[in-house]
Amino acid sequence: MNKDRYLETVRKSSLFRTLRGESFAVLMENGVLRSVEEEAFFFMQGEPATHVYVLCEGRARMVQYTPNGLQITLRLVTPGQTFGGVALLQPSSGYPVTAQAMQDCLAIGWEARFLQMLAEKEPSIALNTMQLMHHYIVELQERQQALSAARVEQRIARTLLKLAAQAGRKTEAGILIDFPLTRQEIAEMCGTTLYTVSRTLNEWERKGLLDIGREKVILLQPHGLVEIAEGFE
Amino acid sequence: MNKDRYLETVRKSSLFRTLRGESFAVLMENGVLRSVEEEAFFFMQGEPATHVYVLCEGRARMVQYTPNGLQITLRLVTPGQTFGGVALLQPSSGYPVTAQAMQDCLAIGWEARFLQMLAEKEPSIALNTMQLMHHYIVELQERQQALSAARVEQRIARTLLKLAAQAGRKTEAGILIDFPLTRQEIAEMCGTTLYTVSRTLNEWERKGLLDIGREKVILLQPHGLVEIAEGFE
DNA sequence: CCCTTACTTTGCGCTGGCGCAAAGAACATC
DNA sequence: GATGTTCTTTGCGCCAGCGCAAAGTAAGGG
Repeated sequence: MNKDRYLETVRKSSLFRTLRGESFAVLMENGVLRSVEEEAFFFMQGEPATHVYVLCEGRARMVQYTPNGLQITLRLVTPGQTFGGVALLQPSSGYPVTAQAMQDCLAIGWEARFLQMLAEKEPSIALNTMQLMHHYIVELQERQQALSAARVEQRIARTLLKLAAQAGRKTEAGILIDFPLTRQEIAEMCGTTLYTVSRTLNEWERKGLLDIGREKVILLQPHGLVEIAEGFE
Repeated sequence: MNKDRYLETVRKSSLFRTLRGESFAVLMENGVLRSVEEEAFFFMQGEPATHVYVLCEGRARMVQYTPNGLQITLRLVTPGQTFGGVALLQPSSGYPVTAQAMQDCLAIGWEARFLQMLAEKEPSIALNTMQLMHHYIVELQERQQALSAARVEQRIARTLLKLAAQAGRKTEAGILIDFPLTRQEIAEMCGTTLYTVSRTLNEWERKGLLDIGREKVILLQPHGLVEIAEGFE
């Protein structure tokens, strides 16, 4: 398995897209390919934050475990996206979340110390990091708003729309969320239970908004979902 | 009203605490004192993000308005804290939240362009910004976890504890949350309603955990609240 | 092709929390 | 101290969503 297969993935990643020539070569040189199989972890909440990763293959999720043992999925990571970015900032403090592979995953990782060195020569890395953080903050704020103000129905609709935007593939029928996804997993993303998700999705299928199956969701009428998500219902 | 009264506040602020000598003088020179009275706004969600502020006097809150007209208080700002920091990052994009004075406020503001210039000479500003964002992200993640996993009771307890940590003053009786705070405002911080807050606080007063009054909360047994917050109940 | 395993659906009862309405309490103003 | 305003409390009815339990369905392995 050769990490150079993923040159393009790294070059386009939001963290490193500004690197050129020499710097980029040094970057690739120092990256370490890491493969993590389904259900396994890149790192766990609380572990010392040593590495930053760019995902190359598969699908990972950033998850938090609550005191009562519930899981909250904070975000999904798709190929080309960065995770573990905190390592750059506060290597001392542990990772604030757990990174778990939802499918077999391949990622390239760099040591925080190396990236800090590189960032001194290439200030754009710091800038990119800030932009990433900024995006993430806005996203978290949106979700916080959703969680405290919106009903479950709306939250599920938003989650599906976000998933479709992030990992949707157009088919003749509609937008397929392009990876296996259980009701349980959807529930963990929007703070509800698998029962409620199941009931809601079935209701929407009856209305013709969706086509659902085992670990499969196809959006037939995205616009209808948007209306639900916004609360115009 | 002279902004130099607040030299120390700015010098200790998390955004500028690393500035010394000349740079600090230039900073103070370029800051503009702005006073905003209770209930009024420093800026509104969506407005172009032009200024970054350090709060000097009073108490402000960062709030989001939902489509249905509900308000979500994302965080409180106390003297010495920075707000509007997004302006540094994406001046083009609007403020993602509204900054409203909860009491009469005084703050010093700087133009984003000026700070960007300054940051080129003083890279520590960029670093400090990242640290601030990092803190904020961790806080948002905690709150997201709370909102999606914890019951209202737990969320209220956490909110009180956070408030006490941020603005608590020890008195002979217990920890007083040192500014007027309505049930409504508490509700907006933890995603519930003023009715539920009222009922819950009264119950806790009966149990001897709190001493409450009009716009007043004193924690008598913080440890008891911690237990509730953690769900050991 | 059968058997196991993992995922999904659905009925059912229950309750936490919402939110109206109305009364009560603290404060401000004159 | 009278009046209006703002904040708080509480009774009451209601329902969204939870979560158990049990049956149904698809996938995978040998």
